[in-house]
Amino acid sequence: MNTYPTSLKKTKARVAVYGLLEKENQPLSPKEIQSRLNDKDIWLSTIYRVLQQFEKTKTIVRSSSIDPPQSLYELDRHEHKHYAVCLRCHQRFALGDCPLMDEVHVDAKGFQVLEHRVEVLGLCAMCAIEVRG
Amino acid sequence: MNTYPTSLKKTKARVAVYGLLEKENQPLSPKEIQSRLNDKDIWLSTIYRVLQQFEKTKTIVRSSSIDPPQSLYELDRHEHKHYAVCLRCHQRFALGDCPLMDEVHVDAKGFQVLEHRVEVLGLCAMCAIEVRG
DNA sequence: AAGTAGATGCGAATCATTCGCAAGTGGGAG
DNA sequence: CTCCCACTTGCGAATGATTCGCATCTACTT
Repeated sequence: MNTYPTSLKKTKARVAVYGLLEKENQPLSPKEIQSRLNDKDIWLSTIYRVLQQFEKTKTIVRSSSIDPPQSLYELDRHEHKHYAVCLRCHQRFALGDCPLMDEVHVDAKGFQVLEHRVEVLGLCAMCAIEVRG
Repeated sequence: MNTYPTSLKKTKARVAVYGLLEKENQPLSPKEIQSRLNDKDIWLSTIYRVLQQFEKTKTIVRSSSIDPPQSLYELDRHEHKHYAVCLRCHQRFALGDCPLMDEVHVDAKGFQVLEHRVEVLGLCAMCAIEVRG
């Protein structure tokens, strides 16, 4: 399972961010994280630094959203999750399985594949109706 | 094949950007585009606007890179391309085929899949050696 | 309990991207 | 070929995400 990284001191900000990501089971932006920790002494720049370190220790994983352009973070549950994003309302839905083939063929000899990111874009049921209307 | 969109006036900036993307066969950031058009009268904000319109008319496609965080654009050759990115030197290598399975299963009834983005991350041959050393 | 390497509060700096507006121009109407 | 005007662009300011700098603070070791 997932635990707090042993190499990092347990400070107020880190424990708070870790606890939140543990409770929430979805990717959050640094700003969302800040507003959900309603502790106004935890500065946004601190949250960015905490997230950087958690990312480095492989405690969390980062994904990106194009619109709005920002990074999103969630606990690394080693579940290899990907999301479908609604282009209209920006809600995110987990994919049942990783849709990638087992073999990925890169046009470059010796390229060592370490990870991958997949993002499916489309319209959620609700927005599909509204767009049509 | 791909042509200049008929709905847009042929202006200096648009023709220049289009010509560049036609010549270059790789995703470029707005800044890279500007520096390769060595015409200092074409402002960055104009390039952004031109790219937005080309995107809207489906002349180009946008992808995103997490590190550095920015959007990249290339002519839409209807080839459905994806890239492998070296985490160390940030070079990009095209994938031979789309590595996605035919069916993507989204955990949300009625989600209408329109497109997808895939990014493979790892180390290119060169950097894999350097990291080891 | 004290010392110190590493964290944080705080705000300024940086970088990508967008916006506002006045001046300029492509291309259809005549 | 010229006029006109909706659409573009030059230019720079504004915005929003992210990072940096530094003095102060604090978690952990001894």
